[in-house]
Formats: sequence, C-alpha cells, structure tokens
Amino acid sequence: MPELPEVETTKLGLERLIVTQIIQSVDILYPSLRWIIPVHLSHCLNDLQILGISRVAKYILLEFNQGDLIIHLGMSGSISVVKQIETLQKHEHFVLNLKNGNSMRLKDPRRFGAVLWQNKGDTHPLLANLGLEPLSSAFNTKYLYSTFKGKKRSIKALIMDSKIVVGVGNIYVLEALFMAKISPLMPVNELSKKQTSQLIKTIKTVLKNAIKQGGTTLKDFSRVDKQAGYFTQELQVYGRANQPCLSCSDIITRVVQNNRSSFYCPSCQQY
DNA sequence: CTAAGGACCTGTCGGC
DNA sequence: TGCCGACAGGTCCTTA
Repeated sequence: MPELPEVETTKLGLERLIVTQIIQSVDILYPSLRWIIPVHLSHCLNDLQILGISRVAKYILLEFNQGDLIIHLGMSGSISVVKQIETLQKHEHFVLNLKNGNSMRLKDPRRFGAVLWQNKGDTHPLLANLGLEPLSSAFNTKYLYSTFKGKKRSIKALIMDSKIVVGVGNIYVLEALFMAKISPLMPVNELSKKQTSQLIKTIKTVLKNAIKQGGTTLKDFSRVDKQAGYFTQELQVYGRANQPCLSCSDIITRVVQNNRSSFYCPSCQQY
C-alpha cells in the first residue's frame, strides 16, 4: 500500500499523538507478519517513554532510550491512534497501549508488514544497506547517472531498487517517468544525462506533491486521523490502461514488468 | 557481480 | 446469487 509519501504522512500524523507518551502495555495479537514480531516486545516496552519518531526509507522508527521500534507497513498496513476502549478491528495485529488512555494500532490485512527492534547504537540488518533518500540533495543527477554504469536493466526496475534509492514504489516511479517522458522499459545504459536530470526532478516533484496532499488513496490507505489521502485524482498514468493520455490522447499501455504492472504512454514516453 | 521470478498474505472486483 | 481468476501500494530470497 504505502510508498514514501504515505509513510511520511503516517509519521507526521503520529508525531503529535504519541511522542512524549508513555507505554502502559503492548498487545501482540497476531505475531506472524513478514517476520515474527519479537516476543520480548510484549513486556520490555512497558513504562518506556516515546522520545521521538522518524522515517528511514519506508520504515517508521519509534525512538526510546534503549533503542528503536521499527515498523514497516508492507503492502496493506496502516496505523491509527484511538481510545483504548474502542473495539479492536479485524487485522489489528499489534497495539501499543499508552498511559493517556489511547492506543496506537497497526492494522495489516496482508501481513507483509513488520514490527522489529534495534538496540541503541545498533543498525538492524534491514536498514544497513539502503540506498539514498530520494528527497535528499545527495540523490542527484551525478549519483543516479553513475549507478547506470554496466547495467542493462530497465530504468523502472533500477529506481525501485532500494539499494539505489529508497521509498519510490510502483505508483510514483510510473508517475515520475511519465512526467519525464521516459519509458519504464528503457534500459538505463541508453539514458542520456539530460534525461537522468529530468527524472531526478520529476521524482522529487511527484513525492513532494504527494506528501503535501497527504498520501495517495487507491483503495484503503487511511491516515492516522482516519481521513483519506487525496492524491488519487492527481495520477496521470497509474491505473489508466486503455484510457487516453492526458497529454497527447494516445492510449495508455499496460505491461507487466518484473512481475509488476507498468503503465505508460507509447507516444509521449519514447523507448 | 547483475537481473528476473517466486514467495509471502488477504481482500476486492469483474466476468460468467 | 455464487464461484473463479486476476490483481493490489513491498521487498527479501532464490535462481539463472
């Protein structure tokens, strides 16, 4: 479900609701997410204060004196903060009960998400070898162009590779490629420096806009405050197979690429 | 080393 | 109305 903008939106929503709060108890209702939720979390977080919240790639980190609770939303995850007395919903697998009477609940129907822990000073292996943050200044034309060397894979697959750049998922990579007029099928070693520069710009623009709008809602993304995001209406190509291109009216094509759907305009986005 | 495909899950939607 | 297949925002791991 969530790409970087959705995770960022979740983080921002959580910040004022849980930072400085103290944990009363933890409920692990269904430990089998992508990895088993560590059992020790069910007691060792009690009485600890949440000191801060941050985002690394698509991971949300809740910071404690002793280390960080790492949360990934996978494909279908969402987090809400509600009164403890509210009835537990289906697929709410992990709950932090706070001393102020609220609960932070992780809901994840498909269970591709994760809840992990890293001790103070340690870096969890999953966070150890990540590529650059797309909105950082280090993610620039020089960097991206240098990653093309010796590679024949498609530009779409490369941008979605978290060892190169993190957080850009299936929707936003296709939107950015459309905006940059580059086919998702284009082999990276055939891209010019100018096209690379253009793509850097459109990736940043698309992500920033989506964050500003509060994240995409395709089907079931919901913010911490339960309001939907509003980005859906902004999508230019994603999900628009067989519909006219909004730029040239040619018909948008859908292809399967690395087992994921790609959408592009065969006229605007030359291969 | 690179690159592609499978696997992990449940829910929803369209077609018959 | 019900059943069945296709598809869905991620990404690690295995295979070639």
